[in-house]
Amino acid sequence: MTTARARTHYHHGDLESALISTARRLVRQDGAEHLSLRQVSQEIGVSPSAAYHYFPDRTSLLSGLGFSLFEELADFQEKEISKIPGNSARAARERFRALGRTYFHWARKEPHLFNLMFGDFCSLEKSPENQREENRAFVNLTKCLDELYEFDLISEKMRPYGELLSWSVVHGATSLIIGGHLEVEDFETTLDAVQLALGIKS
Amino acid sequence: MTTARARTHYHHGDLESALISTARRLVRQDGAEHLSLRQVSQEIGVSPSAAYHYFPDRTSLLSGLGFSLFEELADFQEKEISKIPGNSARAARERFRALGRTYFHWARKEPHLFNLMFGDFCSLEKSPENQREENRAFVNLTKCLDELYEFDLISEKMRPYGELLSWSVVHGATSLIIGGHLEVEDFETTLDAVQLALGIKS
DNA sequence: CCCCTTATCTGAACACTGTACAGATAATAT
DNA sequence: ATATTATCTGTACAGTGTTCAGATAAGGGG
Repeated sequence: MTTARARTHYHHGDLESALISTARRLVRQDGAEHLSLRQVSQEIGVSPSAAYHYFPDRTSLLSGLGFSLFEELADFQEKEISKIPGNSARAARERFRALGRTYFHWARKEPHLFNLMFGDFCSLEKSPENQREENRAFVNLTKCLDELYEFDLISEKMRPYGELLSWSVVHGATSLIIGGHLEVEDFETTLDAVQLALGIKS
Repeated sequence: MTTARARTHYHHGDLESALISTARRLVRQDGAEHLSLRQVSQEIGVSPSAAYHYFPDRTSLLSGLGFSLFEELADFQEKEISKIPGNSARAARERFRALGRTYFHWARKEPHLFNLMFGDFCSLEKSPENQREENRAFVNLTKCLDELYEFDLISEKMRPYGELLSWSVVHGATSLIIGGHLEVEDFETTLDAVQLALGIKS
């Protein structure tokens, strides 16, 4: 039994998740590039080299955190979408909009975490296990688009472009707004644009 | 006369631009987060603290470089667009596509530089002077869309969404592809999507 | 021509970083 | 109770951003 044992000087008990969670807190505040392994270790109350038993280097901790954020975002999106029940065309359209809205809201709320997810740390070096996490958001998007197609809200001609267009617009607009390169009064305008772009009736 | 004088030990002669150009070279190779002020200084053959007469800190050098890249990108786009002359509807459409294509090609060719431009360094801290550089690409986009509108290739209903949609799609798709989160056979598909999204006839 | 002001760069220093490695410590298995 | 193994410490090294007092050169005015 090692569950209740913790911070008895030696043997923290649950260092790996402690590393990730305090890294999350620090990145959330100061951004990924200001994350210091030594500070993480110190805040946990552990030696600077202790982290190297769980992560080969600093960037591994960051990408480990980054991949966990993809799950977090997907959880958030699924939670919000589940608030819009029903099998109507209207509900399908609202779920689709909610998907984009939650993407933006999450990024708006946690810009540093959002930047970590899409910034050099979580790209090529995806372990095949983690590759799934990232796809969860994409799968939800596909499901949403399929639903729209069933309700005949999106044309056969536009359906193949659905994922590419909506993800690119939402991600692009979000990145540009978060980065301060684009100013928009309301993100609903962007959602209107996506809806019009795909020819989704409303 | 200080033009020809250089690397006579003291007084480099043109340190500021030397700093930016070697910073450009190093960022191009290794990415912005691996840029070391000391390495830049050493490669130029100057003391580590010499840079501090031109940039208050490391991030200032990076954002200085970053803003110069917006001009570089705009130059590249304008050069490519000027290769498509003519006042026809077809030419207008091709210019519009070329705008997106060059955006992607530039990012594909220089991913590290592209990431610098849109990553935390060139956002809020824009000096009012530099604010113009960034707008040049946007102005070109607006001109292109106006041209499409004159040729009646884009509807009155979609025109207001032109800039937001096309920039977001192109930037979003580019970022996701560069970052390894989205795979596409050919960027022309994305350009097709933009064209369809805005209802541009062809 | 020389001096003197001013911009430019050096050198040393400080606090900090990531990382490696030998050894200490505690949990676990025998 | 002992041996084995996973986990963590301590120390060390090279490299970083940044500061600041002083050295060096350039340019202007007598």
